[in-house]
Order: sequence, then structure tokens, then C-alpha cells
Amino acid sequence: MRYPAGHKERTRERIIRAASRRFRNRGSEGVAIGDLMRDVRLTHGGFYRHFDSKEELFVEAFRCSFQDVVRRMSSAAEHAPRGARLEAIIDAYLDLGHCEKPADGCPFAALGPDLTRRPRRARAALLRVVGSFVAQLARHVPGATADERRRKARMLFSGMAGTLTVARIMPGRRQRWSFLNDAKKFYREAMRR
Amino acid sequence: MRYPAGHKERTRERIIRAASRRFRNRGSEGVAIGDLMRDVRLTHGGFYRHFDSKEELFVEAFRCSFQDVVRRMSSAAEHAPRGARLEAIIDAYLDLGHCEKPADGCPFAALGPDLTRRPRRARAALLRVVGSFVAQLARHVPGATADERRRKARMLFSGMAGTLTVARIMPGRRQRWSFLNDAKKFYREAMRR
DNA sequence: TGTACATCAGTGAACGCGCGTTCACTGATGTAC
DNA sequence: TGTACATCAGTGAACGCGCGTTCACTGATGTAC
Repeated sequence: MRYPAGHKERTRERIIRAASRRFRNRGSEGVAIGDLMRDVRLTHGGFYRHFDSKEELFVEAFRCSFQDVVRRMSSAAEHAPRGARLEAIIDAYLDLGHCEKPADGCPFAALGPDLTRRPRRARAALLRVVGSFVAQLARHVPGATADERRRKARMLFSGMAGTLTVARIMPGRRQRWSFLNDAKKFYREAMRR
Repeated sequence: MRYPAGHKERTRERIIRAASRRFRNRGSEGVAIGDLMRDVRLTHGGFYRHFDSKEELFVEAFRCSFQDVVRRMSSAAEHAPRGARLEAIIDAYLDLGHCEKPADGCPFAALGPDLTRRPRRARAALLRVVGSFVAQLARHVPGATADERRRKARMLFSGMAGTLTVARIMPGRRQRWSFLNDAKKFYREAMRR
């Protein structure tokens, strides 16, 4: 073969990462394949050696970026003392930096309603991805039963995602900052009890 | 004139209403002007007698549909007994019917991240529209000061909007229903204290 | 070791389509005289 | 009352552009012999 072993996989991965950034920045309709391939120093024609369609790429990109967020939240939790892990995750998710860099952030906050319009099958797959984050949150949420923790974790995720989206509309940095701080307090308390 | 007085205004209004439904169903990029004008039994060319651009229409449509939601929530509050008005609004917003008919529902839950990508000026205008709903909620939220009520109301709105979006991804009706019920309980309690 | 051939990631021209926007035109009614 | 003209919401052909997708081709390397 012309390229070393693993080359194709690496290229595919690079396309997915570039796409996930573009999708989060511009929305699922705002990304042209030509621009995307230019990001990874290739030409548009090569795209179809890696993906059947743009739709397939979108799902992959969502999955990939969501897993990044999960990892980031895990890391925040690990670096916090034992009793403060959930708060560390809340603070990390509602962080001003996260809010101001959607390209690196939670793809649900950047693309949520778009997922709503996908076919049932795709939605089920995307929901499973979201579920992995909820499960992670649930490990840190207080509650009598596993079920209760799961339910509270779902509220936490969906609420924080909506909050991050609202914060991103705010034109002023100060306003965003203050709003996010309120939200941190709100969700910390709401999860405590 | 060829048409009776007020005819143009009525047509403009019809276009806005049709657009607001289409935008909520398909997203801000999913609406073609030709289809839209066919909805109101006109042809695409006439569009520009009413709007400078599709962008202008989008903002108008958002405003219009948001006001509808505010009215619907007002009506829910009015029909509830004095002490249960906030709960009535929460129940109305997180209603399964609302969840399953995005075309008639909250445009923020249907288009939120899209607003994020508009220019600063447009975002400020859209945020003011959202603010009118928050102000309405704040009237019913318990709290020591007006400021505290406002802050809590913001959390309520942004959280419920995110929750509605998540519910819409769920493929099963039963699952949506159960999730929305959890959310109603969650926000009722969170607002109480 | 050398030669002929197969492989396949990537190239870039081309196709087809949809869509936002423009524009000359229509025709019913209002207005000026 | 009657006639000529102005108005303007709506029509539909046309324009231009961007974009998803296809496809014949390239050329470096691996493989068969």
C-alpha cells in the first residue's frame, strides 16, 4: 500500500475531530465538506473514502466530542477531594471558558435541537451517548437508590445543557459570568437535597 | 389600491406564523422560502414585498412564537388557584403535548443553539424576548427580593428548555412521559426552596 | 535482486440540485381631473 | 359621471452560488513471480 498501516484510521480520526469542532461552532447545516477537508489538508473528493455520507460523519462527530466532554468531567472529578466531586463537575460544565468555547465543549449544548430532528434510530443511538454522561454524573449524585440518582443526574444534565445554551446568547461577558455562577449554586443545591 | 386596507399586514402576519411553525419543526436552515410561501398560498417572489431577507423573518418568527408561549403560560397560570400558579406554568411547559408538538411550542427549546450563532445585536434582541418570559415566571417564583426571584426564574426557564429538548430525543413516549414527570417534580421543588 | 502488476488514499473536474434573491411584468383598484 | 394614470401586492422566469456526491485518474508502495 501507498500509506503506512493505520494511516487511513488516523485520517478518519482527524476528519472526525475537525468536523466535531466545526459542527459545534456552526451547527449541523453550517459545515461544508470542502472546508472540513481543507482543515485536515486534504481535498473534498477524498471524503468519501472515509464516510458514506455527511450524515454518518455527524453521528460519529457527536459521539466523539461527547466522549471528550465526559473525559474532561471525569478529570475534573478526579482532581477534586472525595466529597466535592459532583460540585467539581458542575463547576467544570458551567465554566465560563466552556461557555465561550463551544467548539471544544458539550455537543449537546451546541446541537441539541438538531438531534431532535433526526430519525428515530439515530436519536436512540445519540441518546445512548448522552446516557453515558448521565451514568457518570449519577455516580456522584447523592440519593437513596441507584434509580433516584439516575433520575437526578438526568435533570442535572438536561438543565445544565439548557443553561449553557442560554448563557451563550448573552452578549456580555459579565452577564454570562454572573448567570453561570447562579447556575452553579442552583444545581449544587438542587443535587444536595 | 388593489387590496383592501390591512391586507398587506395580514399577509405579513400569515407568513410569520407559517414561518415560525416551519422553523420550529425543521430548524433555522431547514426552511425554504418557496415552501413557506406555498404554505400561505402565495409564490416565492412575493416574499420580498414583506421582508428584506430570510434573516429578518427568522427574528420576527422567533419573537412571534415566543410571545405565543408566554400567552399560553399566562393562561395556564390564570386558570390555576392562587397558590399553584407557578406549578401550573411548570406543568404546562413540561407537558407531554408541548414536547410532542414542537411546531406550536417554545421556540427556544426548538432553536436555542441557533440563536447562539447570530450576531451580537440579534442575540441581544432575542435575549430581550426571552427576558419577557423570565419576567413573567419571576412574578410567580417565591423569593425574598425581586432580584432573587428573577435569578431563580432564569434557572427555571433555561433548565426547562434544556429538559424539553432532551425529552424530544427520547424515542419512546413512555420514556418521555416519565422523564417529563420527573422534571416537573424537580423544578417544583427547586423553586419552592 | 529485479520486474510487472495490483492496491488504494487522495485529487480535482464535473454534475445536479436547491435555494435566496432579483426583476420585468400583471391587473385590480384608487385618485386626479 | 367618465377617463387616464398611478399604485403596489403578487407572479414566475431567471440568475448565481454553494454544496453533496460521483468518477476517472494519479502515483507511491506492497506483492507475486
